[in-house]
Amino acid sequence: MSEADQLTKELHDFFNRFTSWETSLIRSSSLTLSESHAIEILGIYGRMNMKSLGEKLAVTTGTVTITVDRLEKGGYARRVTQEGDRRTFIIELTLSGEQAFEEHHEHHRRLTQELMPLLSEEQNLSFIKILQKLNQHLF
Amino acid sequence: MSEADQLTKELHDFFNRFTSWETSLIRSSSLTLSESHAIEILGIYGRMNMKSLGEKLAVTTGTVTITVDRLEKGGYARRVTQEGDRRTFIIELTLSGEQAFEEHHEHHRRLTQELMPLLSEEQNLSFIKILQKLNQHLF
DNA sequence: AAAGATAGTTTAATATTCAAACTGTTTGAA
DNA sequence: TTCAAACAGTTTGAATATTAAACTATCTTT
Repeated sequence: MSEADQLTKELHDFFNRFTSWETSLIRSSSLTLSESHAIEILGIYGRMNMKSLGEKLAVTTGTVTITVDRLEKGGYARRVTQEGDRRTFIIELTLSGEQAFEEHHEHHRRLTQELMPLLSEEQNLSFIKILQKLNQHLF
Repeated sequence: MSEADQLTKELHDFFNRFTSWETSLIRSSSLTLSESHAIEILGIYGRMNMKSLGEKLAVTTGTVTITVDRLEKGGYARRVTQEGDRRTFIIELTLSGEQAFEEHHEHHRRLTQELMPLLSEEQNLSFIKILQKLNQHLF
């Protein structure tokens, strides 16, 4: 098997395992999948308008409207009107939303703490560098 | 920021970008998200029973029933009865299902081909080793 | 100003999901 | 050996999630 094929396989496998882990985690919380995904995106990348949020979530703006309605109703996020362009809102997390994000993030921290001992010190540093590079230049 | 925090951040970011990419890819195909995920799992890990498929997909067996009904109706998979335990089925991809998986996998191959030039030869090898280790021991 | 583009919402239909009740099968303990 | 418990999968009823397409309101361009 070529190097490229090996990487494809391992990446695909890693992604599936991670998805399964993440989905189980969210389902065990009080938030729904779509609420949680939106909170994650807003937590990682910060406030953004409906359209950008839809792009990050890979859903249509119609879906975003419903998701954000739900988040507002639950007190996790708010629509903030913009000076200059009255068509757009900026969506931002409330304190409650930030807390939900932090709680979720804590599970990710714990996962990292399980992962790191599996690798050598050198590999951990290498892993960070690789991911930084890919996140910067891809997607 | 600690090494662990950096890794958490980059992993989380990578996962979100990958999810967004993957979701867009599936939505542009003729399969639905749940059908495609099931085909992916069966393609990567091979034939398995309903329960295992549910665990991999992180959904209940009730949901798996519906998903597999849909796959059978579309001709992508089949339930095979087992000797020895008449309660269980083994779900396997049909030729058509294998083709759908292959087509999807081709996109992953192309992604890998975009990724690899971003890293040094050494980093690519290291990345494969790291992912192998994590996939073997985690999740 | 009018026409076209853009951001977000609404609508109607379909897909996805769960929990809980259910059917049929296997296992294991008395 | 038998029957209660455990197990694999299905069904049901209700809630969520999603899209495409039509729509409203607001910019932008000509």
